[in-house]
Amino acid sequence: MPESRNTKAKIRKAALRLFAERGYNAVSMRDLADAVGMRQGGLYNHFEGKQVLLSDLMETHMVRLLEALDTAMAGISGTRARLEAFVRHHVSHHLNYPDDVFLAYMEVRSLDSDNRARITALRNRYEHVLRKILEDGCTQGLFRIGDAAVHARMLLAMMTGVTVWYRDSGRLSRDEVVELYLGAALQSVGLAAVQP
Amino acid sequence: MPESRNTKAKIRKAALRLFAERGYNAVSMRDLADAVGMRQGGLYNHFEGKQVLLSDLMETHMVRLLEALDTAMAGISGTRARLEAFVRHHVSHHLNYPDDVFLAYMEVRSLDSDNRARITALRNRYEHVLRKILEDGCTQGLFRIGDAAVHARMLLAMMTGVTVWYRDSGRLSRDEVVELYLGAALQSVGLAAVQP
DNA sequence: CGTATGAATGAACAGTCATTCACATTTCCG
DNA sequence: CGGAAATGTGAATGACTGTTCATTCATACG
Repeated sequence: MPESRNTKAKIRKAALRLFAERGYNAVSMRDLADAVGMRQGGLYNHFEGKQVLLSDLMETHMVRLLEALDTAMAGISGTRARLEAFVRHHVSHHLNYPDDVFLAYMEVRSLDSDNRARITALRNRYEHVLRKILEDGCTQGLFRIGDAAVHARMLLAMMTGVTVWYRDSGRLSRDEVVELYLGAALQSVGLAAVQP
Repeated sequence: MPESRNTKAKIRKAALRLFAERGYNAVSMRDLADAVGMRQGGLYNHFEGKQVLLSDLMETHMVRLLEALDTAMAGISGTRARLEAFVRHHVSHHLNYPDDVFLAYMEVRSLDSDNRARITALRNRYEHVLRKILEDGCTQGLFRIGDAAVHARMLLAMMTGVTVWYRDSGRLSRDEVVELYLGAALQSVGLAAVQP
């Protein structure tokens, strides 16, 4: 099975790129096969079908995102520090995996209901971590926000949007962008950007 | 031409709903005709084709969005007041036209290049208004933000995201949601939510 | 050497796609 | 009322869809 895993990885990579760029429904198996450099029929030696390929890509992304979150939050205590860790993790991860993030966001509706339920459950687990931080900050009187659940969605939308415009060829480095988002996030909850 | 405009409006309405719900590529002309209560052939008496229908819907939305912005900003002076007006306008408009907004955001890539250029130009005009407000606030020393251009994109992503989760059947009214977003936006630029 | 295995092909399958068109039907207006 | 214009129908178009499959090929193993 030497070349097998290699081909499988190439298919996944090309599919991620094409799905993110044109949309799941706008990419045919022929397009995908062309991008990999093979004929359509061969794809089915590696994946059961198009739908499985999509949900596979999404699940891989969500699992990796959650694992990266665990790593980033490990050992961090204190509500403010946890918020900072979350923001830094979220923005930098999204800068490192723009296609994965974009796909997971745009193509949820292209999943059949079983796969959608699984992916959505993972997403909810992720969002819950941020909501918990915001709720803690509220009960501690540390944050000044109107509604923790709504504010969590606001911050997630704000941060996830970085994939829409950021390009490595632009004037800002990834680290600079992370710090910009961190400053905005902290101020949005009523904290000064710089430690007092 | 009495029934004509009626049918045309019904087609637009149904297309907006379906495209927003399932995605442009996942909706066939048969689906659309079924939703309107006619057969696919008849659609072509009202629209030249599917692509024209899509760009038509998007352009209508963008023009209406820009007009509503003009109205909302008319006569408003003062950087803080202009920011407040922009945020209130943006969030409430997005709550009132969720399908239009969602479609315009998700299906830009389904436009052919000519149409995409036209729609993108309109969007840039819109975003420029917010960026100008933020730049003014920076030069006046009123706002405390790292980068006006980036902050404009952060706020737009944050506010536009309201369409993803808000439902009229939820616990919050539209006005309450608008005020929550206003508070977060003001704090994000370093202003207190309540007038000092 | 023979044979089992994984991988790729290219043709074929049954559907669906957007679009067109000759033809009915309905509606409007003089 | 009469004719013309607008509107809808249903079938047909050729291209494209995801998927299947018999076949071929190259390599690995006993």
